[in-house]
Amino acid sequence: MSIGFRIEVRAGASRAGRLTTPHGEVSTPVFMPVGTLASVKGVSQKLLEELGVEMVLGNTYHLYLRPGIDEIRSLGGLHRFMSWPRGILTDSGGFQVFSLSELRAISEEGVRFRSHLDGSTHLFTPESAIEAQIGLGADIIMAFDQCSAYQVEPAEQRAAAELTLRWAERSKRYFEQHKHQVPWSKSQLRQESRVSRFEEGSALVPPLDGAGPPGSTFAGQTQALFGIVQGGIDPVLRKESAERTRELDFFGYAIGGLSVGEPRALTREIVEATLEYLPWDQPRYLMGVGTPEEIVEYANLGIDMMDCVLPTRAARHGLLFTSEGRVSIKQAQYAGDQRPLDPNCRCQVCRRYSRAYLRHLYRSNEVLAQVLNTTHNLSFYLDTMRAVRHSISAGRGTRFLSEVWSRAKP
RNA sequence: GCACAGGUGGGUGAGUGGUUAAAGCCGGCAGACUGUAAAUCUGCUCCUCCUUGCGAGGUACGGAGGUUCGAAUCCUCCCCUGUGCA
Repeated sequence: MSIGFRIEVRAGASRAGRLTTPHGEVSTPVFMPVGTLASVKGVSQKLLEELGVEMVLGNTYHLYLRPGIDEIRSLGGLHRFMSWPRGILTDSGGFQVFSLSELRAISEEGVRFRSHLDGSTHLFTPESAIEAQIGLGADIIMAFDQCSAYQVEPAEQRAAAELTLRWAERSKRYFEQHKHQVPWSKSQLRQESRVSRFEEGSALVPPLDGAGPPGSTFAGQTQALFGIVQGGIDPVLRKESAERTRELDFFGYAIGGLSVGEPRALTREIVEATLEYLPWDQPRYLMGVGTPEEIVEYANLGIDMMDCVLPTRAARHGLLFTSEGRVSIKQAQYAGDQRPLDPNCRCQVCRRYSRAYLRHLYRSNEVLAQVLNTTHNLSFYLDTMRAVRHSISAGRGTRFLSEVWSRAKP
């Protein structure tokens, strides 16, 4: 017994639950911001805590290249390295098989990447990807998979799904043999938990005697491994992939290989077709999704976990999500606009700054633009998910983003 | 006053007789972004008209003239800027 998941309320297909990890509890459905390089771009860990972020992503491939797994492990693991006391989930590098497709070669053994940093080559195998993730010490780690593009031929899609299944088995086997090698210990966990109770930069303040944070009663010290279902846009292949992944007995199951260029209606179809064959009482993680509308929709379909770079990347590019739709803050129409970005949003950015100012910061290429824009977008996503959870807990589903925000209006 | 070096589209700056309405960069206006090679990428950016097209006209490289079939590019004069010398 290591890490736990408990469904507390069900409403239709949706469910609200609790994921217990060695680094705190996570209320599901959860949206996890992406912090590829041990940083959610543009925002501090302190702010993430204030926003109520309970789990962030890290990326094995990128952290392996820089600063290196050994360095992070020797510094006590990723949590301690990045001073993040709450949950972390690491992706295995499987997505880079897709996103860095021009810099890699796939074989049965694994994937050989050519580093975008210095051109050196690196072989990633299911074993090495798990070894690296144990070294990083995330609470949830992912099997090494082959994420393939939407356009690939059905035969190739099947081959990718089959390969992913064989790699899943190897991932699982390696994990079971080595999972005790996590870089954090019980005593370290207690120490980290205490630090999280204080303001950033106040490490000299003595810890409260024996006090742990709420939810620090972790059930064990090991990580949890998720399997990833592939299969492209073929429902039959998805079903088979889901069933065979399930046979390998993972702690949770992810739906991968979506949001890679396919039409959105198709994404939803495949998600539904896949969910049907995943165990209902275990965590289900839809990888790489999505827009505010989509995260509401998928939570409603029974997805427990989602992550996406969209809120953070779009923020840095001047695209902001609001209860009234999208705002491209760089547009000329916001010059002189004194209104808050989103009148229904209570985040610190919307409470304090005007659209005119946010536009000015963006156009002036001020770093503060990235900070504020990211703060708002993450806040909006987190608020949206919170509202969805409340809605589910109240025994009703919430199907549309507009419903979420019409209830939230002051 | 003399001697050099210059004056190019919103800015900067290429171009030194012929696909040059004039490169590139910046600025401006839009668009894209979904397990992050992304503070990135793409398109448009003189005026008018239309069947929005490697479309048709019109303007345009300090000013005025000139040479030439053809000038941002060559010549003359003028105006202006920078540097040096008086």
